[in-house]
Amino acid sequence: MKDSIPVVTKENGRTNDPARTMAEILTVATHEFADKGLTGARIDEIAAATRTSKRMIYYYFGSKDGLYLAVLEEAYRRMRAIESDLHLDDLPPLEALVRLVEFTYDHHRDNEDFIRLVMNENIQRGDYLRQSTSIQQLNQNAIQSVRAVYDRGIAQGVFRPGLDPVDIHSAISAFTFFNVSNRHTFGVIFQDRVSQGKAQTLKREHVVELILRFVSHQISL
Amino acid sequence: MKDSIPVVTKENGRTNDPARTMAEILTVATHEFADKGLTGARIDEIAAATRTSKRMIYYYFGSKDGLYLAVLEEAYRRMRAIESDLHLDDLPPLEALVRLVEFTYDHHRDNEDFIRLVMNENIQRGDYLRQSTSIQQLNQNAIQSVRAVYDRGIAQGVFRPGLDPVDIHSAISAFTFFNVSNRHTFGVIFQDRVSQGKAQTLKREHVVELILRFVSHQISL
DNA sequence: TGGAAAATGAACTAACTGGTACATTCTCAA
DNA sequence: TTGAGAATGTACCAGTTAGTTCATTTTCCA
Repeated sequence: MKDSIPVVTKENGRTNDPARTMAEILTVATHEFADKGLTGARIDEIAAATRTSKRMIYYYFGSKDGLYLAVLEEAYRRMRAIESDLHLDDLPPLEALVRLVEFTYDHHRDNEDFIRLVMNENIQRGDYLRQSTSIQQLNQNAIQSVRAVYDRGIAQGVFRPGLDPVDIHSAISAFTFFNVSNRHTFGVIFQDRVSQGKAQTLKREHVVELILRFVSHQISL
Repeated sequence: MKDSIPVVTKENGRTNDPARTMAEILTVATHEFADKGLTGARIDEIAAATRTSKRMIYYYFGSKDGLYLAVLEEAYRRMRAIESDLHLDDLPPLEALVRLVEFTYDHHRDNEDFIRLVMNENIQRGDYLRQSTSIQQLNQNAIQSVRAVYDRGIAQGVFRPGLDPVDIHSAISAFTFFNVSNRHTFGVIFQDRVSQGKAQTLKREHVVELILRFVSHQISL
């Protein structure tokens, strides 16, 4: 029962702390891969931004691809961990749905690294994601959350029946993801030159509105 | 007034046909960049897939970046050219909107190369798009089309007022783009292993429905 | 406490890759 | 028809980059 408190040595100050070394590599690599993509990222730069050396990256992760996969898994894991902590069951279906949309909107807006990793993974045609069975498990929960809310909404008569929870999830993802992923091209094209800062393609209320109108009953045309 | 019909020479069969050479390089480069991204694409591979040599790429486009920019401009130009040929003005506003959505959905689904180029450009933070003034002009038309339809719809009382045409355009783009861009990650996560082929995140009717409900008048909750 | 395994550092390498130097061939207008 | 400029081919290069080799230091428990 010993704590892994690193012992600083007299000479070069080196200390063996594998957990911290791995974690630091992962953190730095996450930013680097999100920033430049899999092919654009440079192992040497990742190593340089770490307190450790390139040697350690290969020691722990084997290859650039291995590191990338580890980064991807960790990013998904963190994302779903937060998401599953929303306690949507405590809210009436309508509010629960609003909360889910608002959370997703905010989360994606504030976690551009994650969005960019997923973008990059799509450029790689999902090849790495496919290798990770752990990620695929995680995401079933996301659908279950939506399904639970939707079913309650139908039972209470506030949602229209006949929709697939996957479609609702898709719709929510599409807006909130696109909003961040295509921020730059959209900004260049449609934003005036001045407020070039954070071009928001769609306001949060609009996204909420879109989703609510999609799951609601009749609309009068 | 001479046609630029290339003359085949006896010895090596070489012929000077700059237009064709440039066009061929652009075509091949478009696929390569769309496939692997800016950093992932290889000049040597592009050259190898051409009837000409790497030398010519640098002769006409100067650098890898220059070639990438040329590819990007051409892709946008083609895209908007088709789009501006829809004749939405000949249709009643509701049908016009439906047609626009359906066209966009189909076009994006069938032109994955374009989607991937835009994705990649977002990973580059729009740096290259920003260099191209020509592209920025093109896209104003897209908004004008939406605005014209929307305004007519309001005048005829079929759309609710108060929306920004850019938001409508955003909504249409978000769905139709995401539908293709995130096909792979979405497929891996939510598709059963069997029909792994073309994972469609959202059906076309659903996208149309989403947009119509967004621009319509009251919904009864 | 001693020694085996884990963890780390520094320098090195082979292959790749964007880009170029130099020479040659076509083309077309005067 | 000729010659100057445009177009093209071949071979090469220098910098980069993922990955490795070899040696050293820590750690920890039998």
